[in-house]
Amino acid sequence: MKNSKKEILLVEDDENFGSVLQEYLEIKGDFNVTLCGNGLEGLAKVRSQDFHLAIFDIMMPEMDGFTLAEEVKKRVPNLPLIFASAKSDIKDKKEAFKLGADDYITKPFSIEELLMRINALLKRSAPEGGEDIDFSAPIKLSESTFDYQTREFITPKGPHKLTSKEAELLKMLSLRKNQIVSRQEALNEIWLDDNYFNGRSMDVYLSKIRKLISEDVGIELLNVHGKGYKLIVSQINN
Amino acid sequence: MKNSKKEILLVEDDENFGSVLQEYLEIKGDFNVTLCGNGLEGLAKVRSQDFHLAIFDIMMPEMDGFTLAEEVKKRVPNLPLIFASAKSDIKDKKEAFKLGADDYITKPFSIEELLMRINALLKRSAPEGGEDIDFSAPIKLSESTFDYQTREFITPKGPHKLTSKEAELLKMLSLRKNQIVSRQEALNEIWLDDNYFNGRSMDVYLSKIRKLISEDVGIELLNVHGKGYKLIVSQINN
DNA sequence: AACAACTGTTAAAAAATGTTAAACGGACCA
DNA sequence: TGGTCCGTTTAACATTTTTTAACAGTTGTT
Repeated sequence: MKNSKKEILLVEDDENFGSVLQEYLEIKGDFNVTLCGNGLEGLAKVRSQDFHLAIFDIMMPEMDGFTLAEEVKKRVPNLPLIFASAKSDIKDKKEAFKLGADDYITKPFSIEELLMRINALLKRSAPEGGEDIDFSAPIKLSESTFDYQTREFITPKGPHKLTSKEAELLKMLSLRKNQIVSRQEALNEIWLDDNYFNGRSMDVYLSKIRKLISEDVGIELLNVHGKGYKLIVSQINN
Repeated sequence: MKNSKKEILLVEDDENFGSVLQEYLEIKGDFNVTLCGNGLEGLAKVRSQDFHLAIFDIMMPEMDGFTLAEEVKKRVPNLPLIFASAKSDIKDKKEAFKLGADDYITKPFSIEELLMRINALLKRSAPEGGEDIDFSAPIKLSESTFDYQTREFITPKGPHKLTSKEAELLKMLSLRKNQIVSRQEALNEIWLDDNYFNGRSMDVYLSKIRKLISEDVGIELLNVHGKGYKLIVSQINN
């Protein structure tokens, strides 16, 4: 799901530090962070779930960060990887990069800096082979058709050209139809900043989208107070 | 192209340090390193040559690393970029990453570490998404044919001769069909300067191109407000 | 009920883009 | 030298896209 939050695996044995990090990254970075207290746990997680990025501490009980990285790389060879460690030794850094690390940050570090490094790295990490819903082809929503590529939305009453913002927003809502999309997420993804004014701007677009989809009784945009929006698309027999 | 050395641009005002770095990277890293003593020189180099990665010092006479990065990004938006600076301030790091940096390394640093970071970064920023198109032969866009060499564009309705600006612009858009080409990039590449008037001139050409491609329903030139243009080419089965 | 925070809608303002025609300036040729 | 052709830029005006503002309505809380 390209439009849902990025999944980050954080393996850190200091519980306090770990959860502070987790919270910061979830709130400020808008990621989904899975926190594990040791390497074995981390490895198990990697086997059962897909992540967009991993952050490993080096010194840990059970299984150290290096061994963990080695095992993880066997499964997901180019998972973006950052080591965060108290060890500032060049030897450790060497080992880390040899294992395929993309970055190495030495404790104590500023959480803000870590966040910047995460974002820089995610920017570089191309979308791997397996993509999500294919927006290169038009998709069907109830009686209507939405072509993100050409930014065309065709209802039973006729075709409409969308502006880029309209198309982005509708794409995000369609990707997660019948699920909640939070205002924050949409703002961060489309407006790149979720301040008050962008929020109001988004409201205007939501209103426009409502007007559009009112041409198709099978689609409805619901607000979930304080949570976000849901695009309700009624099923029709294909 | 594939077997030639990677080109690195190093801009560093400390001459001694710069040349040590250069030598190390050329020998140990097997790169071709171009060393510049100040930002202006560096900027000139970027205009005249293609690089695979750039390393900028921040504090420099003439033009500091931040300003340099800003200018460089206008021309080559995703050139891999590392800042190497004596300033360890979080504010500087913030600024750096905001300007699109991929890494930030604080002096004094181990040259070995820099090399590892360079390699990690190059590993991530391999080939760009767009497939290579060979413009020495005519290329097919939907139902039409574009011959960059002879500057001929043949639609189902007939052939058209293009002027050089038209051809350059269409080439750039075709090269990255279905992707965004920013106004700045196009202006810097074709007009060599992205001022307001050149921008308006480009608008005139975009209009001409739209008129051209309107003869082929499978091609469309979309504007992405504030971002750039996308040439949408619908796939047809060959 | 009263209040605050949140949401919905519409219009106006601001910014960016689209289009057309005229002006400019170099190349070419008589 | 003067004229014409042609690619390009400049100018003028039209339209679209996005943001801001203003006001109305809703939801949840106390």
